[in-house]
Amino acid sequence: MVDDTRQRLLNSAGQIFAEKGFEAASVREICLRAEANIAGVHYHFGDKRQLYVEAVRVAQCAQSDEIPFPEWPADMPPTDRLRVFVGTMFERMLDSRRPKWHLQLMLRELAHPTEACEAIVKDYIRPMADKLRSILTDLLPPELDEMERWRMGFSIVGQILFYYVNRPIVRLLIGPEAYEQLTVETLADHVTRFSLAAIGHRPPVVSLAAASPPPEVVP
Amino acid sequence: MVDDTRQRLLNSAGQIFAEKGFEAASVREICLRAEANIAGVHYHFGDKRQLYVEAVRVAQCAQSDEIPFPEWPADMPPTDRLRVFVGTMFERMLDSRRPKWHLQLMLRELAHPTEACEAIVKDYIRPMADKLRSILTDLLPPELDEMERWRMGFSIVGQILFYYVNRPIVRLLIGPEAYEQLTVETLADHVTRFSLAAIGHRPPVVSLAAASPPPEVVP
DNA sequence: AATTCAGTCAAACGTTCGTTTTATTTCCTC
DNA sequence: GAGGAAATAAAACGAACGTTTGACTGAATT
Repeated sequence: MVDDTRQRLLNSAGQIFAEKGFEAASVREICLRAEANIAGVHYHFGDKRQLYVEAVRVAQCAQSDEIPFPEWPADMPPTDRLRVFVGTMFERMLDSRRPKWHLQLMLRELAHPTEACEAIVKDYIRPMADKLRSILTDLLPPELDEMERWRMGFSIVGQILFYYVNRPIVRLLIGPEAYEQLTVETLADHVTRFSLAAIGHRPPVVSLAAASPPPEVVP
Repeated sequence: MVDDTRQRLLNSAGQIFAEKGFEAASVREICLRAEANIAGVHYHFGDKRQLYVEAVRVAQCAQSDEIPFPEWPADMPPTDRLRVFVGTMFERMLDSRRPKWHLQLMLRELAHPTEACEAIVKDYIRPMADKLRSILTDLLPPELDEMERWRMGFSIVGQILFYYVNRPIVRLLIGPEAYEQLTVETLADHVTRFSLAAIGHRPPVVSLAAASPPPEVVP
C-alpha cells in the first residue's frame, strides 16, 4: 500500500494531538511513533497544521461511522428513542474497545475551536442535535417555545458529556471502586429516567415517600 | 509595593495560560504583557512550571472568594437551597464582570490534570460537592443508595458545566441572537426546575397536555 | 560613607521546534 | 534493463523556546 506511511502518520498524529494538543505535540514525536521520516509530514500533508486538520477529519469520520445511530422503526415511541439516543452517545464516549483518540481529539477541537471546528459542527454535532430535537419534538407539546426545547436538549446532552469530560474528577470524588460501577448501561438508564421524569414522561427517579414537602401538581 | 512585578506576572501568566494552555504559552509573551523582564520569572518563581502552579493557585483562591456560596438560614427548604446553589455556580461561570481566566484556567487543569489538579479538587471541587450532597440528602429519601445520590448530583452539575464548556458550540447551534437570551437567571431557573422535577419535587417542566403517552405513576 | 541586598535589565546560553534541501531508494512504465 | 516519477532518508536551516548569566539600580542597614 503506497499510503502506508500516510496512514501511520495520521494515526500517530491523531493520538498525540489528542493527548497533548496541537502546540505541545511535536512533529518529531509523531514521526517517531509512526516510524516515519520527519520529511514525510511535509511531503504528505504540507505542514503540521494541515496534518492536524486531516487527523481531525479522520477522527470525525471514524467516530460517526463506527457507532451510527440505529435506524428506529417509525412506530417506536419517543421515550424509547431517547433511551437509544442516550445509550448511543454513551457508547461513543465510554466504549473502551475502540481507539479513544477519535472523540478525544474532536472534543479538544470543540472546546478550543480552530479552523477544523466548523466541519465538526456541520457534519457531526448538527446531525446529532437534529436527531435529539426530533425526539424532543415528539416528547414535548408542539406549542412549546423553541428556546425551551433547546434547553431541554442541552440538559440531556450536558448530563452525558459530564461523565466523559470530567471522568478523572468523578473518579477522584467517588473513589476507584465506585467508579468501576459506572457502566454505559447504568449511566444511560439513569440519564434517560432522570430526563424523562423532568419532562413528565416518567415518575420521578426516586420515591419521595420519606422526603420533605410533597410536589405541587400545578405550576 | 515590592511585589508589584510578581503580581503583574501572575496576572499575565494566568490570562495567557488560560487562553493557550501551558505549552503554547511562552514566557516571553507573558513577560511582555506583564511589562516585566524575562529574568523575573526565574527570580520570582523559579521556572515556567512553578509560575503556572502559582497562577492556578491564585485562580482557585480568587474563584472561591469572589462568589462564595451564601450562608443559608437553617430553615431554608432544600429546594430553595438547590436554586441558590445552581445560581451561584452559574454566576461563577458566566458572570462577565470579573476576570474570566480564573475559572478558565481551573477547568483547563481539571480537564487535563497536572500536579496542580489535586489542590483544586481538595479545596474547590470537594467542598462544592459536599454542599450539593448535603442539599440532596435533604431532598432525597435517606435510604437511597449512595451511588444513586452521586448520579443525581452529576446530572445537576453536568447541566451547569455544559453551558460553560460548550458555549461556542451552543452559540453556533442556536444562533447569536438566541444565545444572548441565555442569562444566568434563565439558565439557573431552568436547571433547577428540570432537576427538581426529575426527582419529584416539582411538576414536570412542561405541561404534557398535548403530548403522547401519559406518565405512569408507579415505577 | 560604605556595604548589603532584593530587584531589574540586556544579552546570550544551549536546545528544540517546524521546515527545507539534497540525496537516495523504491517501484512502475516503456 | 533503462528512464522517471513517487516516496523515503539524512542532514541542516533559521527561529523561537526556557533558562542563565553578570552587570546595574536604588533603597535600607551599619
